[in-house]
Amino acid sequence: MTFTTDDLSTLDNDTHRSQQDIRAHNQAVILKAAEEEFVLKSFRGATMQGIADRAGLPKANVHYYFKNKKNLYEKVLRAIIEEWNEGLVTMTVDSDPKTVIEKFVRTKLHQAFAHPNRHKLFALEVIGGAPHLHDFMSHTMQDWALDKVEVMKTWHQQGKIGIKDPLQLLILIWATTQRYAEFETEIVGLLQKQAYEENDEARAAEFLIPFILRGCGLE
Amino acid sequence: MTFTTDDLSTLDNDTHRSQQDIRAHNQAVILKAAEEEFVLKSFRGATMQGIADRAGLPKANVHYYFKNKKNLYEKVLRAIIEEWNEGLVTMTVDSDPKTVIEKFVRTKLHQAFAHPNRHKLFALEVIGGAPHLHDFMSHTMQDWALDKVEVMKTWHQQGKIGIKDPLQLLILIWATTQRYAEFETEIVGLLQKQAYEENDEARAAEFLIPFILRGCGLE
DNA sequence: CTTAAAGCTGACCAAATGGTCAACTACTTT
DNA sequence: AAAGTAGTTGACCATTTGGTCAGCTTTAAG
Repeated sequence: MTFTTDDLSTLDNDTHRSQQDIRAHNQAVILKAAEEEFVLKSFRGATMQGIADRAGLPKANVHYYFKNKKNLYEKVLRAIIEEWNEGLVTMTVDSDPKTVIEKFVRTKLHQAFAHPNRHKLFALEVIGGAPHLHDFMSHTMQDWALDKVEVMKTWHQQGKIGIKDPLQLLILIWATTQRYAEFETEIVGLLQKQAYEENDEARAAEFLIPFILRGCGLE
Repeated sequence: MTFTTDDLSTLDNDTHRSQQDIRAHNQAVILKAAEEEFVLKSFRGATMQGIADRAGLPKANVHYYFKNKKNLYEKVLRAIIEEWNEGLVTMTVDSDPKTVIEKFVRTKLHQAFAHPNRHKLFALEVIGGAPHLHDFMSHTMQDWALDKVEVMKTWHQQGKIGIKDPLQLLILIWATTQRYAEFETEIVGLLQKQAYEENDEARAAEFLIPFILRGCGLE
């Protein structure tokens, strides 16, 4: 992918634009529109017309950039996987558990608040049986997870952490951080707000990090 | 609702059945089929034909029992809300935090393993903005949650619990327990199994309960 | 046994929707 | 400036699908 969904505001009006810019810009606009539409309506419920409207383009123009709906959907998913890879924390038997776990939680939490739609889409996929993410789930993610589980088991043998079953801890950290993205609707309601505000990420971190460290028998 | 999705195996073959039995049985079979189809394909992706096939009935027969797709979907959602109400734990300022929290986690976890599809469907709804659950989310659930938050704040003032921000704790408990249902696909993969086995619920409980109690500064 | 009501279903229809295409405009290159 | 390439778009089509209905069979009531 040579384009990005960031910074859609550049070059969006009537000055002459190079074709490269047009391409990058339109693809980014369409991807963003598609992400929103897919989250709200799920794969089958999202319509190409709806995506086109959201992007402010005629439907045929969307098809000019993306062969078909499935292709567009997979391009959206790719951005999710790329973000996932950015959240990887180096963790070896020699690392300090407290430092690593804190950083891991903080990074994941930050991603959740920064890109809620991506997390929602990922969750939609997994709930529906992950038909489009099968390779990723059963290789990339699983290899990474099981490797980290081994590291944490060693930590436990070394008495550095009070967790016998680190896979469960990994599941817990993913669950608690991603939750703020996936269940945005519910949580915003419980916070009695219309949308997340500046400090909600910090408030979550302030609770989660000490809670998890305590749970691990650290600090 | 006078019918239930439990015990579909009664009366399912060729002996003469009363019309009442037929009604209850077919409605239950259809609801179960619909639940599966909606989880796998989401509202729009699920087809009445697909539900009919799964139920082993002609499509027109499904429409005989349920006016339309939306109506069927709402009936499925109702079962979810009913189950949610069963998970309510009594919690007052005089309760013992450790006992209450442990029971709450255990109940929620058990529901997650017992009815994963319902939790998945609930999650699908919330992720998509909860269009069909708006009343439930902004009244029933929110009232209950905010009431419990007040109780837990009192606990904190009384020095019975080390949690300043109990709303976050509630979110964490929901996230960690429901996760085993919603992300079944992922977790089963990480466990390197084809499906959950007998002891997986116990394994999760054995990790989660002490972890959460420790996080709360209890035990 | 007769009549009424409930349950069942193949065939059908209208609307929604993914995708195509030919004709057009705008940019780029030589 | 001419030719070529990329971008744009309204109109159109084939398929899918929710929903209807008339006529049928089975159960219940009198």
